[in-house]
Amino acid sequence: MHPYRTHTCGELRMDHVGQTVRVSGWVFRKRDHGSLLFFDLRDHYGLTQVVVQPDRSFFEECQRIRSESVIIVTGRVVARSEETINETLPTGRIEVVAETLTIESMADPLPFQVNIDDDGPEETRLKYRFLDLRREHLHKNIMLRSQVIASLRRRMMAQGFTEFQTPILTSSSPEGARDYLVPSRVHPGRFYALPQAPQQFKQLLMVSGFDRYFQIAPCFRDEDARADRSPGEFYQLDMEMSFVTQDDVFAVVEDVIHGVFTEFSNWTIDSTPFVRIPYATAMVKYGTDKPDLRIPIEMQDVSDLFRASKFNAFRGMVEKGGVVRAIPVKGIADKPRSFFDKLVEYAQSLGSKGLAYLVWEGGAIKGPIAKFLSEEELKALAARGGMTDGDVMFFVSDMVHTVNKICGDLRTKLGRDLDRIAKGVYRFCWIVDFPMFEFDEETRTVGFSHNPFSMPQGGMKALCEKDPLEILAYQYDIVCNGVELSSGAIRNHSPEIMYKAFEIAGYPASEVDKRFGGMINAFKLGAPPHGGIAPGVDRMVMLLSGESNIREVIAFPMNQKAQDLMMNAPNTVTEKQLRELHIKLNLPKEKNSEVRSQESATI
RNA sequence: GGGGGCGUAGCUCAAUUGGUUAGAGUCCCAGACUGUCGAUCUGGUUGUUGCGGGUUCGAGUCCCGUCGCUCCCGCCA
Repeated sequence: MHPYRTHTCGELRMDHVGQTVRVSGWVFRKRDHGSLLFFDLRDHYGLTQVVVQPDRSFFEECQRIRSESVIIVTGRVVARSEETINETLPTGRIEVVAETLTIESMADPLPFQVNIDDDGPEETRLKYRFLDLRREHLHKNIMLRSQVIASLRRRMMAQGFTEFQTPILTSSSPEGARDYLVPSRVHPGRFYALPQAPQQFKQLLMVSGFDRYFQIAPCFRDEDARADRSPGEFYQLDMEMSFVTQDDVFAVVEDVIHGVFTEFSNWTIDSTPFVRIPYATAMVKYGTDKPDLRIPIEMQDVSDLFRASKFNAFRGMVEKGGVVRAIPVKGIADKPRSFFDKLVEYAQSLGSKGLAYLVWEGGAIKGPIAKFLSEEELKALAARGGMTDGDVMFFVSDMVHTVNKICGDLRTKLGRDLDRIAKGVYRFCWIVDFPMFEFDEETRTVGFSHNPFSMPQGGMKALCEKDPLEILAYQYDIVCNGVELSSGAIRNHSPEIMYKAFEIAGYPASEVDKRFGGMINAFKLGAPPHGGIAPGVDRMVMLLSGESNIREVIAFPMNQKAQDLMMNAPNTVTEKQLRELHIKLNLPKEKNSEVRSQESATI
């Protein structure tokens, strides 16, 4: 007989009755009747009830076994009597009567209960991650993650993509996020950087003629965390294709994403092709470039209707170059005054000067600003928003950037507070036509708005002839339920166009050569038109599992401050290690002595 | 770097306008119990109320500072 098990804890059924089997696992629950004792034995596959009779030599020892100890049980599979069948367990019609029992690993009292999915303090859960991972909830998420990744691989390969590995130790790229640096021992004073994404490598693979690349790629960025953004590292389904248009990329991604979401969820999923929304439209209608389409509220620009109105605050803003945005909401005219007051307060907390609104009620139009507007203006507003009795239209006016931010937040809040977010659906969209350049208010200069490697729409002609701020790029995002899954682009594979684009952004050709010499050189030796995208794997699993925190879909996540509380990373290193790397520390002053003593205790 | 929220037993939480010795469930320990399946019953241990200071006759409660976690802004080509 196998030393540990002949069957798993999820395996035994009525067919096995009469067999002598061996099962191993963790003690999930113990029910001690004094002269009879039950264990629920758990492993990855399920739960099996073990019965220990009082005449067994190991009976008393069993009474002392704590939860989560690992035991090995050999015994007979017995059918349970009719009244003791547990229908809630797949193995609930049988039990194993222990003949021998070995405590393989006795567990100390636990920092939190594994058999209760109540989540304890996150700090403790992270420190004892292996315990948390035993719990059904996390265990299931991590299994889902693995299955999703396997499915992504299958689907990519089915579409003719080849999986590659690219370097982890590479060079620092001057654009983008902060890099994680790794000092070189062999080259004093020089550093590798961990890749923020395999961007240049995948483009070089296209230049190498591999045609279709993909990778479940680890990406490293030293930026602060969010609920949906793991600090330090995350994974992307990175892909790149040669000789493709934007639509070709969309078709591939739609097939993979729609397929995966259909495979792992029974929610309703938008049919392909996913709706495409130009960036400029998205900013007006939703106030953001990652709209949650589950919320049935679409905003409108109504600046023109206030340009000549008697409402001075708005008219003045429009004259100054600002905008007025309307948020029409159906059927909330009967909300109490406090609802509106609170919303006004919320808008102000977002930085809005106020929140005007009109209420269509009982055939009349009421609200704080109604008296400033002519009948024609009110009629025009009603027509724009399709307002009928019971509807309310909110107005925000400011410079366009501020209006977008405030309206985007308000729309989401209204959707949530009014419970208007459609349930059980995944709503996808593509945001397309991102601007190639943007004006940086701080530096008063024109810079790249997203990826400097994107192909400008209209190519060299557009760069030479158009106002840079008018030029669009073949740059796109895919968004699901308000979560940005990914950015991608058709790349700029022409050295001339790239030099020109960088010139507009204020970088001379020499600078481009210095920073991206490798890639530019490659493009000078025969580069195919190519493009790609890199949907975030962690975020996909998050959406599929319904988690609102990305740590719930990562086996060993770091906390918000980018620490691994279980492995105690980052940590100090020895003098010798530093010496070999030619590194001398120049640390900031410690805040207090308590921190110092804690740190020295961990070394 | 900035703002919000939280911090009471190992865990989940309670404690009246500031008022006696800070409670309950769970875990743990001991005892009882032959059909449980969140076993049950009896008893017991567990506290620098995150830390420091202040106001007060009296602080878990109010004030200030600080630390930790978390959410958001900045940041994330």
